[in-house]
Amino acid sequence: MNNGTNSQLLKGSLSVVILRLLEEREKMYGYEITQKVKELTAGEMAITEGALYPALHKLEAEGLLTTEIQVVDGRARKYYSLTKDGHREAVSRVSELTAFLQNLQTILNVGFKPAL
Amino acid sequence: MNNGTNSQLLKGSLSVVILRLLEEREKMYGYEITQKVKELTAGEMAITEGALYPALHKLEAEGLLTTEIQVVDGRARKYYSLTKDGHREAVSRVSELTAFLQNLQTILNVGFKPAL
DNA sequence: AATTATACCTAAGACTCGTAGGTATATAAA
DNA sequence: TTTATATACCTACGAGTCTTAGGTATAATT
Repeated sequence: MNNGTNSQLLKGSLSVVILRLLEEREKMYGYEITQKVKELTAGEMAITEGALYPALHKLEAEGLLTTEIQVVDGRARKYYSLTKDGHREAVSRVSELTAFLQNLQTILNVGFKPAL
Repeated sequence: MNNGTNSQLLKGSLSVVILRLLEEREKMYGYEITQKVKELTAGEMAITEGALYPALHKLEAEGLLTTEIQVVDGRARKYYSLTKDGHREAVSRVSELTAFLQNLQTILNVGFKPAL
């Protein structure tokens, strides 16, 4: 995951992003995921393929994703879908990450007094 | 940084947390930082010392922090403060991280329709 | 006397990620 | 026609960050 200038930020969130997107879309292929992230963040965030594909392979090896290859317009696409375990993990990891982000926000807002 | 069950989450935020806390407190020592994070997150988040001290040393080596040793109650404390560069970096990195978190939230909220 | 809290530190390994490559097809531009 | 861009997959290497698991030492508590 790449956020413009600072590229070494927030390791560990990529797999959660993948699982979260697949909760909404039934099945997606790698390239589609990269485009979806760009679209959602107005080009501010980009997933590199060197990170994405190993992450997808790992999730598949862990039994959270299954694959299915389709040829569209002469090009092979490898579609990924959540397994049952993948669904469970998606819910679990998203709520974990959300809790973490809230704690992080709390720390970043130290000393900030909101208007009443 | 440790978030209970999931310990391998969001690498890269520790240095920003350190810089942010030091923006508010003038000077802090390592142990104090670990306690402050626990306090702010109601015990949900804990910084491990094996991550904290190397991170502090690196920030010092980068010229963002300076140190000052004081003995209190027979125990030596190593106080860290922001340098001028440290202040600049704190502002810069906090806004970077905030932008990143917003993008991450957007992705996690895919498909979520807020009530109008 | 033993444990807990305070306070610092490091080494080894795990893990994630970016960079930089590689392969191949389809479409668009030059 | 040739070149570039978009699509679509992949891996190896190295950089960086973290956890685990130790170590040292003093003060306070049990």
